Amino acid sequence: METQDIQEAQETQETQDILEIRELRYFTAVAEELHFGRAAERLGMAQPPLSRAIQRLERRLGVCLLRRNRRGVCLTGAGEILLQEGRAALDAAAAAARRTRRAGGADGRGGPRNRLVLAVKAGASHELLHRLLDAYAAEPGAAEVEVLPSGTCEQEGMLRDGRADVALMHAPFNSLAGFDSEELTTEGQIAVLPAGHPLAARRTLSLAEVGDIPGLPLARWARHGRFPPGPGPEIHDQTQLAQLIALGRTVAVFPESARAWLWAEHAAVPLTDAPSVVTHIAWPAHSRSLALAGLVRTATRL
Amino acid sequence: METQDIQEAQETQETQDILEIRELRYFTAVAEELHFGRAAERLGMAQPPLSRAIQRLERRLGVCLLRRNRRGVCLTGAGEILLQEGRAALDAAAAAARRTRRAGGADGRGGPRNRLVLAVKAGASHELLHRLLDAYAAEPGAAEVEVLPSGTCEQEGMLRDGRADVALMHAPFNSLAGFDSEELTTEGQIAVLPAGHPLAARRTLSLAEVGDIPGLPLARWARHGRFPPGPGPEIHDQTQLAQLIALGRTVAVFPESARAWLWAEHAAVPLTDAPSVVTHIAWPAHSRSLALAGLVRTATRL
DNA sequence: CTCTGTGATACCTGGTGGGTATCACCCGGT
DNA sequence: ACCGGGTGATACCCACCAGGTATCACAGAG
Repeated sequence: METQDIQEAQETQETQDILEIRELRYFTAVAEELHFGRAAERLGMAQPPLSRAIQRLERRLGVCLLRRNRRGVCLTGAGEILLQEGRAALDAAAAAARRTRRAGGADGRGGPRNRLVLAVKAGASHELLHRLLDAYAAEPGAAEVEVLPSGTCEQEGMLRDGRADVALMHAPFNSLAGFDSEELTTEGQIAVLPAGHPLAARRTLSLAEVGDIPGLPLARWARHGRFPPGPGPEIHDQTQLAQLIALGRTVAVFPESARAWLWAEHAAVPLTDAPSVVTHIAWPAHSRSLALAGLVRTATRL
Repeated sequence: METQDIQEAQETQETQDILEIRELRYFTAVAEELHFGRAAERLGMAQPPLSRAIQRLERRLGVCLLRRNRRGVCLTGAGEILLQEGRAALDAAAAAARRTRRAGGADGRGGPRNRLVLAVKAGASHELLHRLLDAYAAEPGAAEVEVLPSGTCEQEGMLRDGRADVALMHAPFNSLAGFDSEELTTEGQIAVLPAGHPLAARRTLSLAEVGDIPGLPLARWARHGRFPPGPGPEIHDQTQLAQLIALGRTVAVFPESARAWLWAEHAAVPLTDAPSVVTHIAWPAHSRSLALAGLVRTATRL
């Protein structure tokens, strides 16, 4: 009877101290691996305490998160929700730690932080970035700006988990969901071909034409860690892609500003029907930093 | 020498398991109270362990968060950052717990959750809300929608900490920052006066005229828990305001849809220069729920 | 110069996070 | 049908740390 009361009290307790960050890390590890052993290994711990921690979490939430099958485990509906929401919470906590550390710097004094980390897709918007940094540096009281090159579409994660304070993003490739942003520039897209290819002489091309060139498959970029299916080569960095195009092995589609880094062996042909690429400056919606506001103001005035 | 190494190892450890939710709760309590004793009381614990916890947190982050003065404490720059980011992380964690519990329901099975909590400013957009609920209920496979009336401008917090899954918001009163949203309706604003007042006979009014009526000060609503300065009465709920207007003690400005709940003793006069009120449906940017998508689709089709 | 109120320190205790060893179970192979 | 490998769960133990109580150090007000 008494244990019953205790259990009920636990189940109905306020949704405050129910979820610890450590537990979220444990759960996401298990939910991603779908295997207690591997998850424990990834977490650098033994399997039994991990099992217990998950059990305790389920008991406290009063919800079944995992369905234990004979062969591994699978997520319940509630488990999928917790995985999704938990990742957001983990990002938020990591962001809090990182940004606090950065703000503290050497002494923890220093008022509002005077340093900004700007995430940019490596190699993209060179020209714009250059103008922005120059213009901002000329502002009175400008903060120091650290430019952090990021992988394809990784700026979102960097903004979410605090590795960056502000980012240049490219719609429609990046999702602006959950961030505040200002539009900066709009540009068309071009097909980048080997200079000697017959199509390189064309004044314009369509997406359909580029996607179906005999012997010249479209290059495949990783999006969120996954490569789209297709015959083309899997691209990891820009230099590799540039070389493969120059060698006549592939073709790729880029915003017009990519002309800046083309080689002599490359040819660029405007695309008529590719969606426009809109460059935004984006930042976490709750940001209140003066330095950030200054950078954004400078960017929109360029 | 060895302790030095240990300290450095702690300071440079990954920004992963550095921040626990419990510590964030402690810190925000202290940062809000600016007083260890009161904060400890609010947290339901003794003061010494709280002091130690904050010290440990500062040591782990390698950052000074609070400046201890003889009389109370004050925040450092890093402390302000942590307060701001920490609140976001606390909200995210609370949201994860709440939404998981809701998704779990009785058995934890049930696939994707089939229940939505919709936050609405109490009394606002009655007509729209009614049509939305009716239309959505008629959809095949519609989830159960729980309507959660919220205080003035409180929908944002409810969405952030998981008390609600989706909300009707009213720009420019609510900030849509950090959420995904779709625009639903736009409406002008009206001044609501006592029926007998001379100005009630006017066809239109301007904001300046309404703000400066002799003997009839503008009512003041709480925004984020604070009342704007001014001579008018402080308003807590709509009924109270309606009564004060009817009694000829105050005047207020509302979206046109407020006509729905006016009394016979009230008069409504359109405002010529008040900003339009745009009603949005908004939800957390990372939401992936099918039920939510259905509700949003229904709303935009109204 | 005390008295009051602040946060910090010392020290103790119980709960729990984590480890090792082992179990219970289901499956697949022979 | 039986056994072996691999799954997650259980039993048990230890160490650590979160939290409590008692007390200190210190500054300001009277």
